Amino acid sequence: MKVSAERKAQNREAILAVAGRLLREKGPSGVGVAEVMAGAGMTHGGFYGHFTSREELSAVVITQALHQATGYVAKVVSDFGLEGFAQHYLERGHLKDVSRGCPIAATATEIARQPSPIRAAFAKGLRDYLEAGIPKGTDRAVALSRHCGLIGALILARAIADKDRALAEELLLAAQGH
Amino acid sequence: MKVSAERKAQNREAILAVAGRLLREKGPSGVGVAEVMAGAGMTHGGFYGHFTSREELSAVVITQALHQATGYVAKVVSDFGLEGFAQHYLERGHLKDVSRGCPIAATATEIARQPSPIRAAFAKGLRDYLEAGIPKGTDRAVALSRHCGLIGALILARAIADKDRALAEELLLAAQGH
DNA sequence: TGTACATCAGTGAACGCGCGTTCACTGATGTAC
DNA sequence: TGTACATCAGTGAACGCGCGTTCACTGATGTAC
Repeated sequence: MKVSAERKAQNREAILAVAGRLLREKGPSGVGVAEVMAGAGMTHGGFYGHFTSREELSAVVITQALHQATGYVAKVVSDFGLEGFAQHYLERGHLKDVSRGCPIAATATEIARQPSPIRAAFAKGLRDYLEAGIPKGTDRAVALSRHCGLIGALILARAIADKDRALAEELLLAAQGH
Repeated sequence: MKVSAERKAQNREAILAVAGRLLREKGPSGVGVAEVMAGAGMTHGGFYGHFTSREELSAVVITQALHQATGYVAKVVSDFGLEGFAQHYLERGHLKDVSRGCPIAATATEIARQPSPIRAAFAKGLRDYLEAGIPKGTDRAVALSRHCGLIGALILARAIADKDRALAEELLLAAQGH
């Protein structure tokens, strides 16, 4: 059952959308062919008409996710400055909404264990993200350190959110303020 | 081939030592029964004489790893203060020596996806670590935020270390200084 | 515009592989006498 | 101290399961005439 070229392009977008969600929820190794295809409304065999391998999909979806994040940080930093971004980034909603949240905080410790193309995609995406997150006129090292603190706080708060909520909130507040 | 009680205890320690290394190198889901047992010089079947499941081992080894880290942070912070600790923590050697380094920076984004006992072990261990990392007389929120920044910087630097070394070093330096 | 046919996107069974776990077995330990 | 035997730590084959990938097939698409 061949589908139209337009429909094929929609299917590819659906695959990437599901993969983007799974990447954030389950990490790079949680982006499974069968689950992605089922989520996009197809069966697993058709996957290889869109991508040559699971690894290729992972690299593409990481690039896409970090590109989205870069657009987000650029806009918020330009509108509200770095401290305004810190408030947005560490909002309580971001703690919970992993599936649409920051892909860096969702995947960072797993990246070093992924195959080389995935590490390359992440490194390029992270550089773009950080460059976009340095406001004009702000000291570069200060801004970079600030982003490390924000990402670190979100990662740690998420890790303990359902076991030590008090500490999780304390970390978010502390990193918002300093 | 039964072994002596003393030897059995040594075997358990060997299992935990190998598991601690694998936890840091490959993350919680990289601590595999067969690989742990092979590393400890045994075959996989004997594993269940020491632990009831892979999950139990993971929880035990996370508790142990975070306990070691807590001892480390307590000592360095008490000897050299929080800024002295920052220099130690973000030394270039720590970037490379994942297998004996900070278990928080090695595993944090994966913890939220682990079974409940593992999340509980991590939450307890992280709280102990952070409490031990607040020097007397230092503002609690400032110290917590500082640890988020250190851990975040190490995580990000490791993720990109072999693809964008310059940015990795820049992140370590930035987080050391601010 | 209509028809015949080549193309090819997606289906679903099948494959090899690694994983956690189970279990009958082995043979050294360590206890009872 | 020495002997007989119950205990049990570790062995290795086997299991079910989920995974990424392959492939013969289906049938709608879209092109050639």
